[in-house]
Amino acid sequence: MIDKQSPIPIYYQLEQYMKEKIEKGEWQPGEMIPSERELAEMYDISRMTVRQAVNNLANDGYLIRRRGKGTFVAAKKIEQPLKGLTSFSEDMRARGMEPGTIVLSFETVPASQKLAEKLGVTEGDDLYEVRRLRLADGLPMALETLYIPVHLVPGLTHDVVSGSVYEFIEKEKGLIIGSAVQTLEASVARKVEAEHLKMKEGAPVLLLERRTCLVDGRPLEVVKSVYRGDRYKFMIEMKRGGS
Amino acid sequence: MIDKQSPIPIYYQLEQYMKEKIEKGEWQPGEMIPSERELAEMYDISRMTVRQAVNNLANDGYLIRRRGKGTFVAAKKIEQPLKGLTSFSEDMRARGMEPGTIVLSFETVPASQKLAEKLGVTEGDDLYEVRRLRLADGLPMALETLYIPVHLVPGLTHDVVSGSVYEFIEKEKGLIIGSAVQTLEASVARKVEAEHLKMKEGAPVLLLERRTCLVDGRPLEVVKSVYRGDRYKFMIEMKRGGS
DNA sequence: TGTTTTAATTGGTATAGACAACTAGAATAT
DNA sequence: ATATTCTAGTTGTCTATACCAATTAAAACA
Repeated sequence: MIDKQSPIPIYYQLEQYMKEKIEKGEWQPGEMIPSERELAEMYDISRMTVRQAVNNLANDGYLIRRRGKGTFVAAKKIEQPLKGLTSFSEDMRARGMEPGTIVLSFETVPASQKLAEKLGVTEGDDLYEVRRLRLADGLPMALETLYIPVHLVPGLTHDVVSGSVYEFIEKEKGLIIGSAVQTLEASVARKVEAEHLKMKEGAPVLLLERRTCLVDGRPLEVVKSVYRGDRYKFMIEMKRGGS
Repeated sequence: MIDKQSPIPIYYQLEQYMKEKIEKGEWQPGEMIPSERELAEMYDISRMTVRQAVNNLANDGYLIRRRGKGTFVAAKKIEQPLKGLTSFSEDMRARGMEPGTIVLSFETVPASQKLAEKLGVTEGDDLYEVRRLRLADGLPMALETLYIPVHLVPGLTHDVVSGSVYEFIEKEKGLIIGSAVQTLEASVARKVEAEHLKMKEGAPVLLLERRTCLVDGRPLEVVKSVYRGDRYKFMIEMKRGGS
């Protein structure tokens, strides 16, 4: 299986070999793969070499590593490699600004009829409701309200929501985000929004609503954001492909 | 700079330190950073630890490694491609409404400095300027101003612009549209816009600017649109792919 | 003067080993 | 029964070393 004399690097041979196992379904999504030490012994190579192979596959989204538990096969990928899912923090940093967050509230609420429909739960089910003020270079940029079904991400804490929720969901929970539908519309700031965003009532704002789903299709969250119209421009790049 | 006693991993400390240098511009794009061996000696850490930091930044697109040459600061990131190139007509039909067009003006104007830059022509070059009121089910939806270099699409007529310009460009001229960059921002209607769109001055509007390029990369057109904030919602769908 | 060789420097691959942080279950004490 | 502690197994971090492969520039040579 592994040819040490080959000019092809060992880590790369192992990487391809494991990738094949995943793509052929020999290793099923969610299944734990042999531990690093096992793999190292199995092929009589160094554990660090194994790590290089595993790390590459983890970076590519094929595997998910969990300290103390093991390494697991990730859920299947979606065919079309279309990126563009960015968090507020990434977005701001890409614009050359330093992102910040102030958590305004964090509680559990019963799902309204509308939210239940969007999140694929039954009315009255528990949802986390997080309201955050997002800052850019210390100045208010957006007011954000986020809803996540409790049963999907149990253990969400005030600490977590003051940082990156996506990171928590992906790294700690091992859930993989697959797609999102986003709508943008223009509106004017209402009183509460104006107060938080430090702008005049009636000033233009950009309303953004995003519904994020996991790779298996289950809705994960609904985020409603109010961006300052004078400070925020939404940009997208489109390329014509097939279909 | 590096605190070996800190619970924060050394590679991570180094990673953040280097990232900061890049983001602050202390290390300029294209510049070569110290070699791995130099960094290792500089901070009295192992070269493998340096490699972990450098690799992470390289994977994130901050650095570019070149065997035998060195490691260099990457140019700034490019936006990710998204699908969704649609014309106003397609967009409206997809929403179940009948599109319509009223041509307000159609003339040839010299390129301003800003437009010339966006369209890759020299200041003063001839541009078509088309102003159209776009209707949905007979009601005003958007006010649109469109600029196209004359030399790219000679023979554009009033008749053509009262229909689909894209269709003319693709079918009659044989030019193929490849990509577009679009920005959206919230604003309020000014007097003339309010009059055409039949809304009150100061009502919310969505400003949309799109620059379209041909497959060979030449800029084709710049469109600036003002959409009624109460009637129009912009929607995009994003999917995450791998690698 | 032009060409080839050599040496030095760079990142790339690989090893062996050590300890830390974390997890889950087993063993133990209360 | 119920906590508590222990233990084995996992990934994470880090070191020190060695050699390979690509590149470049200086040195040697024709």
